[in-house]
Amino acid sequence: MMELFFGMERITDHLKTFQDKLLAWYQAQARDLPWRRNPTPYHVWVSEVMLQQTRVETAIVYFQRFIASVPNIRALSELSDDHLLKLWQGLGYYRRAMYLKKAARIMVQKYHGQMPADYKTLLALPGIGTYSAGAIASIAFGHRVAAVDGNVLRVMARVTGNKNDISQLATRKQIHGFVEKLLPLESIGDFNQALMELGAKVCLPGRAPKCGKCPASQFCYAGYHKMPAEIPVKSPKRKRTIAKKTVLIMVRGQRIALQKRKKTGLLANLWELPNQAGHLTEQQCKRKLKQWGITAQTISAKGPLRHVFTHLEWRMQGYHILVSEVENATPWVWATKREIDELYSIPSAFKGFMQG
DNA sequence: AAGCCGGGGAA
DNA sequence: TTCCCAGGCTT
Repeated sequence: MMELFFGMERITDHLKTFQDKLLAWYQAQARDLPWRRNPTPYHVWVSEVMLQQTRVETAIVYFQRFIASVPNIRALSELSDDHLLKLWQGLGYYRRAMYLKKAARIMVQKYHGQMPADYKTLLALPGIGTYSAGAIASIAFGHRVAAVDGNVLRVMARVTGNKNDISQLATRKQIHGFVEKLLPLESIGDFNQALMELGAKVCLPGRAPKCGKCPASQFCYAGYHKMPAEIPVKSPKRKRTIAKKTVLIMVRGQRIALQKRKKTGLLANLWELPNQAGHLTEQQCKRKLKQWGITAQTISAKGPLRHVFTHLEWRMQGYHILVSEVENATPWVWATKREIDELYSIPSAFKGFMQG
């Protein structure tokens, strides 16, 4: 009985109030973010790609540095992969950077170096899915389309009392369809951002939501029933596998050995310290060096260190090796600190071995 | 539909 | 530890 007074019917019956409450709250509460200062299509695009599965606080510094050194689409289309990945170093999901450049080249070739404005054309570009296409079309161009991210899924599931599994595509489509019906005729970008901002600042995951501060509390099913922790429903995650590795920090004078990773798969195209599968003992390590024709002045164990990915964990035994002599050409580049700072993008997994 | 693809902050 | 983040692509 009471349920009829919350959730979808409540919102559609008082849609104008819902929109106004949300927009007013956003006007008052919106964070001052660098991509909101001058929201050109290029700025919005770069920010949205950086923000995929990435927290706002993390993306801010990357965004500022990226825009400063790659100011427009044409510059991006001409950037070398190594410089591009260097700008992305530490941000993760490095394919995003490659898609960004690939899309920039398409824009130069097909769209006179301009961002396309409509949802469907955006959606066809690499690295732009349903969320990002909606975000760019609405925020940068004012088009009347939804932008449903993880925040919006949580907010809308709670407000409407949707207890279906939000990791299911069908549930996402259901919520996406409902948000489309809620879009105002103007300020679409602000409305979409208001829903996301609400999820990020008020309607927090788990038991943490601040329902007392929520501009939509008068509509909210989960808030009314005091069950925000029960919604949304999400199926459990898969477990991680563990891989042992031996990492070699080979130092020759002022230089350190690096190698480039494969072009596909995990950490594609990034640079790394030479490493081997399994944990080698110091003796096995020395034998390996001998095979390679390398004479070590000193060798000392470092670590072990752990690095956790989403569904993989590396357990790394490190060996710091002062190289005194090399018999033949090595398969690695010997990079100076300066070169590493400027050109070689090294994943965070190796950070603990790179100091000193 | 399920798996792959990073890294970090917070509970 | 687990969860989740302004997700997208491949199989």
